[in-house]
Amino acid sequence: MWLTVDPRSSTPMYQQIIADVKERIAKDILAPGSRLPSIRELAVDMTINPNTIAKAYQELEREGVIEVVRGKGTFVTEKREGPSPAASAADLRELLTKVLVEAHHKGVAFADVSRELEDLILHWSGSATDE
Amino acid sequence: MWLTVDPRSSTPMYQQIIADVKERIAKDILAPGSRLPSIRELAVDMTINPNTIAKAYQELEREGVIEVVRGKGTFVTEKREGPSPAASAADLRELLTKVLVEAHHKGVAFADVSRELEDLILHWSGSATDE
DNA sequence: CTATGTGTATTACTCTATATAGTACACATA
DNA sequence: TATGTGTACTATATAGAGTAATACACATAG
Repeated sequence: MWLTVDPRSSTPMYQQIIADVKERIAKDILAPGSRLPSIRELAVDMTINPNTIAKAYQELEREGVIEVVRGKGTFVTEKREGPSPAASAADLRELLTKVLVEAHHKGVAFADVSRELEDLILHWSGSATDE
Repeated sequence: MWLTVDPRSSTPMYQQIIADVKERIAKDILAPGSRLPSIRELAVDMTINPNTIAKAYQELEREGVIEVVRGKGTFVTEKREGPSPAASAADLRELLTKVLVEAHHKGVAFADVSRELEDLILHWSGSATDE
């Protein structure tokens, strides 16, 4: 199965699809320019409604992650331009703050979070040097 | 105003309250043992329904973040026991993965994420050595 | 005991988001 | 022309969020 999703999760299925595709692209499992399964294909494969896939694809296109060619299919965007660097920094900071808050309430030392991040980066997409 | 929330956000208000309280505790702005505003107090202050506050407080108690004493009020839990360290590690890894995926699609280098995290830890709760 | 202030519980209602279902359209290409 | 793309639209069902109003159980200051 190309993609799986948990229908009983609290996070909507279309958002799970979005997150999954973005993660594969970030890990270079989905290379830029490569083609994604068609909406109907995926719908049959995942046994969910085509509209749900369409919603995910539309959001991904809106974010510039994929590109759509009418009548042909959807493809991973070749070249990306980063949004405003300032906005990126703010968003990143917000995400990392959430991580530290969660770590605190789980009793995980901040140093361990730092170590974990380093480790993740090191083994990203099977020891590939991303970014 | 003790707490503010965005009613038009896609994340529910009661979840915003939860996140805010947890962040303040993690940053030691809310010390263990200190009292939180009463449900009705906060409801008037924030001009939202008491049920919404109650829902947030109940979830925070379920997580062991705060403690409730009937007829007296709600207080920040004094001593915490970390959950299973294994589960914590897995959750942390998942959160950090999300961060890296977001960073990738924003065109932020992983090294910068690492630096940003170090910086956040360093200035956590106004240069206090947490954890 | 009484009054007041805690959190809790319950019921009813509205609104929005999610997901499904079915149909129709526009474009590309073999 | 037939088939496979994504898109658009309407209708329906379900779940979650939020409000509203009321009642209950407990603690404590008068």
